[in-house]
Amino acid sequence: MDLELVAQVRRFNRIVTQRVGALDDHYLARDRPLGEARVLWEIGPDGCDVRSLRSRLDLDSGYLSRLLRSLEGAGLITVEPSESDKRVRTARLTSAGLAERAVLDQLSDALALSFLTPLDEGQRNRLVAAMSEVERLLTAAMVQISRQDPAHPHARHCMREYFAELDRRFEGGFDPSVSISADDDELRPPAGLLLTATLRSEPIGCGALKFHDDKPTELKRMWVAPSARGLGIGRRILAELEAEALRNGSRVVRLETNKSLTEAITLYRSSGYVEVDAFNEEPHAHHWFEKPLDVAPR
Amino acid sequence: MDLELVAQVRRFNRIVTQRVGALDDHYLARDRPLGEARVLWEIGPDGCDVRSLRSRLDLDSGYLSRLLRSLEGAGLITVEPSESDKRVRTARLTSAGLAERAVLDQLSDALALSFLTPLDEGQRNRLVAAMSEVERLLTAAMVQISRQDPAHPHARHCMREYFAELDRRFEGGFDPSVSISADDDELRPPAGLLLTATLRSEPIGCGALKFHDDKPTELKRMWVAPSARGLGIGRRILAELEAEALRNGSRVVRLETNKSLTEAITLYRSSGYVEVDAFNEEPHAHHWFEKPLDVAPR
DNA sequence: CCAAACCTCTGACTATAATCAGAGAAAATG
DNA sequence: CATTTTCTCTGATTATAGTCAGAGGTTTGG
Repeated sequence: MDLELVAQVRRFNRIVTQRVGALDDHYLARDRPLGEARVLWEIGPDGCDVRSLRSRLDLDSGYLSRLLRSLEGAGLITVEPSESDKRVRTARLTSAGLAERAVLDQLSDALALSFLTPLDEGQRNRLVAAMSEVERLLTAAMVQISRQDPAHPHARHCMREYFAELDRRFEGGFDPSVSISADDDELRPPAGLLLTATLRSEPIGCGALKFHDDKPTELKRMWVAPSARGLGIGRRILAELEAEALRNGSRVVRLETNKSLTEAITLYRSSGYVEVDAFNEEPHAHHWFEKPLDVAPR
Repeated sequence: MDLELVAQVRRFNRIVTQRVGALDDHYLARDRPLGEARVLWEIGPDGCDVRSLRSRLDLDSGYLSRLLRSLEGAGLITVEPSESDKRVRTARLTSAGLAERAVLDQLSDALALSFLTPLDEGQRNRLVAAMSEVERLLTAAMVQISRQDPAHPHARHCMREYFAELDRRFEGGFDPSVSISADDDELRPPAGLLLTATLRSEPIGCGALKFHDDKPTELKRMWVAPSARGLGIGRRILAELEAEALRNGSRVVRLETNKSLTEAITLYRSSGYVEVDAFNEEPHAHHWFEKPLDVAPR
């Protein structure tokens, strides 16, 4: 990789940890232990289960418990057993806690303003545009794509969302029972495989392959969560699936799709897929695509 | 200010403290106290005075002293009295320390690469361009402009650099003795005033006014360090000087300049200054400019 | 040459962050 | 229904971060 790119990223990291990181902690702390302030903030106005606090802030359970006791002692939060699962406890802000959080909110605004006020209007707009770009691309870079068992909750979640979206978008809805199957076992090695994309441990996309020995490999279940679109994740999933297919000895990948899925069709076309005659009787499909894998992979 | 701008800056702050800040610390630490790692890094390959370590890392003298003892005990640095001033001590990396710092260097590269590798080439280039923009504009926002006594080391430094630059750029060089005076007392209230711009406590620019009762105020000594150009600092100094002049009751500001100072001339023109006939006999000047202050200040 | 300012260090101390083992209650599993 | 797993908590303990006062040597400025 170009050394100059790495050097620029490092300059950025440096100034940003100095300027944003250090100040952010300082503003958030305001004569309270930083850990407590973070917890107070993370609980949020609607309350939050202790276990999700633990995973989001990545804290030791004993440590978090003590922080919660301290905040409780200060009258800023209450902690009560959850209704659905009595092992889980839920932390909620008291009115004093809400007031305290509002102060933190204002301090965060003040920090943001301290970046903007010294600049003139043109500079401000350029800064904000560049920040937005950095935010988007850093987010994209945080997305991890990995193999997943079809029965895993992440996989189930993606399938559910995928079917729901198809049902919303297809004329006349989507009926899985008349569609070509892709059961769990068909998406598990050796019959096939499933990839999921996750962002901060949340599932945000998937894609699967069904192998057919020497016949073309089928591509199924390509989906990216609406909140994560425009980050190039679909393209990454597609590329990884093709790489997996190649590794499995496939020479050709093919797929069918519905005319309403325009972004997907654009993606396939721009990734080297060419439209071919219908190769199956999928009732929801309008287009069939195929890509030979041995030509220069991109 | 536009709330949407503030919100975007906050989103940026959030992701960047999470992603860059936390990981940066983690990479830097590698089973050593973070404070020690920072000191080790900051000492650099050429060594560093203890006092400048203290100011750059903003550490308590006792605390830093202990960190240095610890690094010394680990055989990573040596600390010896400085030659010029025996109160000051200078820390230097041993060969083991240099090796350790090289490891930190590689880890920083690895962190930067972890942002880049998941992206495709177009995304990479956009990320790096946006990072560069953010870096520049955050730097610009860190610049502080304030009144300064002409005898202060910062002011002296700027003047020295300013004269040196004029001498380099003017045809036939610059001779202060034949130039119109601007001695310390002329740039101190009530006769005038001096502003300096600083970035991380380092002087990087200046500008001054000489008041003449009801006659136009003179603008002198506008200079920005080459390393800090293109950040809009000259324009900010100019605007602050005009505000000061207005506060002092001035209605008009005027200045003379040399034809070789093209960026300055562009700045004056775009800030509402109009060229007028020579109003003094400054031998180095080719252009004379004037701006009425009571018309809408920008 | 003397007083003031400066630089670094040590000692003594406090607060915060973090880890680990295990207890007790509740839910999931088979 | 017995077993395992999950979730939160307490107790015990350690590491790290940070502060403050003052000692002892060095330089600066009048």
